[in-house]
Amino acid sequence: MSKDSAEGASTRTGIKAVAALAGVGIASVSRVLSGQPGSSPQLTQRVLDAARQLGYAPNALAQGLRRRATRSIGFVGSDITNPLIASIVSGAEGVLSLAGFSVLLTNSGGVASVDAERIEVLLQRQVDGLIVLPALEDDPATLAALRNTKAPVVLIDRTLPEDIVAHYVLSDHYRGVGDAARHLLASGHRRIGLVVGRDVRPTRERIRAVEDAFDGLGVARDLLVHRGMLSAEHGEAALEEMLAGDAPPSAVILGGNQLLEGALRVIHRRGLRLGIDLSLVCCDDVPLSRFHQPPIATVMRDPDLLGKRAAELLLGQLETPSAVEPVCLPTWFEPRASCGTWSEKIPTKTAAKIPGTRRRRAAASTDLVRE
Amino acid sequence: MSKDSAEGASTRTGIKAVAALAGVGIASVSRVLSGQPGSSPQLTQRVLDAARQLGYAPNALAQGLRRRATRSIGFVGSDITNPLIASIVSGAEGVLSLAGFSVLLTNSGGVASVDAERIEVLLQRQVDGLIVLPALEDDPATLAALRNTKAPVVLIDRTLPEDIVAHYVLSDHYRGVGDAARHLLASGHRRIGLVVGRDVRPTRERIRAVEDAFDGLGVARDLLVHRGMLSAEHGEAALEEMLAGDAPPSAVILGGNQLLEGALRVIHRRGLRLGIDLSLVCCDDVPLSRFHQPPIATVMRDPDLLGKRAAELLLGQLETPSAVEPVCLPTWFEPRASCGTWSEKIPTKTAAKIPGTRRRRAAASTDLVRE
DNA sequence: TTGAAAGCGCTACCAC
DNA sequence: GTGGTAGCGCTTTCAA
Repeated sequence: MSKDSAEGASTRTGIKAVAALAGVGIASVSRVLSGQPGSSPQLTQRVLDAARQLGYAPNALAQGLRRRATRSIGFVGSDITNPLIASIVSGAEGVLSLAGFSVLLTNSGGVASVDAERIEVLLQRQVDGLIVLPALEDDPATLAALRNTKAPVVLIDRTLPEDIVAHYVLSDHYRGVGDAARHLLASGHRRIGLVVGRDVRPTRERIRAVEDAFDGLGVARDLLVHRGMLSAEHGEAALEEMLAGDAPPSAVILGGNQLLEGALRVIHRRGLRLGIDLSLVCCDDVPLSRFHQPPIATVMRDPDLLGKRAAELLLGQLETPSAVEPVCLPTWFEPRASCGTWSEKIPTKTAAKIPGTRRRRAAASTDLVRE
Repeated sequence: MSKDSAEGASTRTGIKAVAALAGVGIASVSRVLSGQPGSSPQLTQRVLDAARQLGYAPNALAQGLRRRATRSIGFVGSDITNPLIASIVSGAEGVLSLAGFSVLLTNSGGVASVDAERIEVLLQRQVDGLIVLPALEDDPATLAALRNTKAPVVLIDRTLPEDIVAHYVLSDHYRGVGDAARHLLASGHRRIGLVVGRDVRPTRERIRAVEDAFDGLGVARDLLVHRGMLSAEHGEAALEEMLAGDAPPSAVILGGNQLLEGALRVIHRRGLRLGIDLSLVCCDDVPLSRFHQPPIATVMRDPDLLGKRAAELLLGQLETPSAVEPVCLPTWFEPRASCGTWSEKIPTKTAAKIPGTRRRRAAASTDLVRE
């Protein structure tokens, strides 16, 4: 038993030190500092004074243990180094920290087994909820880990088997990529290359979108799909391979922003003129892509919003659990010179980055003219 | 008192459920699962079986409370959306998670008061250590928060007053920017613009580096320093202002990667030819900057390594606290066409991104020829 | 080698 | 209104 009958000021500033200094019971301190009603003004003041005097801050571990809630959430993503993911995390963190939640961040490096392991660690840490961007949609270990918890889970851009209880924030890839494909087809392209990642929702949606674009315009499907990692290396290899084939596509859609750097290496190496020798569309914005010569046409979305919505959804579930429809956020095609005879100038106004402006969808697919 | 004398299997799988199922004492379970020696093989096996059978995972909150260590660290940065910061976080997270630590991530948005508040939150959560990139080096609230803890603190690219016990991982901005400035001066530039952020170490080092470059080459100091936020908006405003002046600089160094986008807006808007009408050097890499026409000369560093070193330093302190010299990591100037008569081609090989290659310093400043 | 029991710092229940 | 006190799930003496 510690020397508790003493003045208490020397103790490692816990709640009982405050109680001792204020000359009140430990429970009263807790009540006052937790903002619970039912304490006299005097007592409240005494507690507050003592707490301030001691520089007391409650131990969140003990609170969490007792309350069975930590006000922390876990985020597991593949790679925060990808600006897309970074924006999602940033959006989520903003909402969560405003709500008094902390974020435990984890990178899986896109390895499914790591996803599973990290989810488990976060659950051990008693996070109140999880935002996950798993590498795969059907990894048994990941699914098991997810099934293993009562904490609400929000998935971003992934759909899981029905038996998993989870909530979804998705992107309408179908729309943006479809618009892009229609633009290309309407510009006269007849053979389109599509570089995609593993078999997850965005990949499936993008393929479907391009296929439907062919069908919708009555053009014979001629789609080269290249699957692999969404890395610069794979972008380089994929494009190289496509172009080296017998009948290379005249237009390529990159289903991931990391692919762009690799693709550009190929393009510069081969001395291809984008928009003339080859049309290129990238999915998801990359910082300087609009300053490239020519600017890179892009299927845009608002990743920050994705993170925000995921966080809001999660907070909502913590408040009142309920079945919720998946949230699906817009995606829009921004035609730029890399995809053909498009004369858009390089942006010169700050306005180009103002959120409100960004959200609008390009009217591209409607005001096209067949060549 | 809960119904504890029963079989226990129905209890919310805590350590006592495992003990009950294994038919052993609670302490033995703890010992076995914590990997402590001194348990008979049979007992060990029984505990392991029971734990597996129940899918038991220890509650990290309770462990932390008891052990007075959480195996978690807090990271407070300005904005994870900045690829530089994202890489630092990523590097740190990699090292930490390998060591069994979790990362609590926080964004301050570059607001000093938020820094302080977030540090406090993390300390309440009993993180074992802190990696901080504060907005300011002399914010009283931040300093107070930092002084307030016994947990080791590692600062990245900042130096604090001596009375704060902290460890440092710094970048040798002086070298890289100095090389850049010498390159510019040797190329004939006589008036150099420098856009920097607030008065923190990188800013001071960069200014000093350029000044010393002037002095070292015996050129009369003609340096235009523009201070502000390191944002695209400020990059745009700063460059615009510099160019609008009576005697605009012929070369500009951007002391922050976020400035580049803004600067490029000005440059494209004005139709300036980089490397001819204006020479430009950016500090810290931006994804596509080497694919820009012309490629953007850059003062490089390895931000991932910065994060790794910070994490390693922190882990070291947790193991054995000790006074440690600040770590200072290299920075190197990569001249590219944006800074003048330089004929470097756009990279065509994947090799351009291989770490080993990156680390070497450009020999730029030595093999220059006065014009 | 093993287990009982004392707390880690806090909240919430209950009696005053 | 206020203050004891039980106990969140765990680790760690200490005795057996």
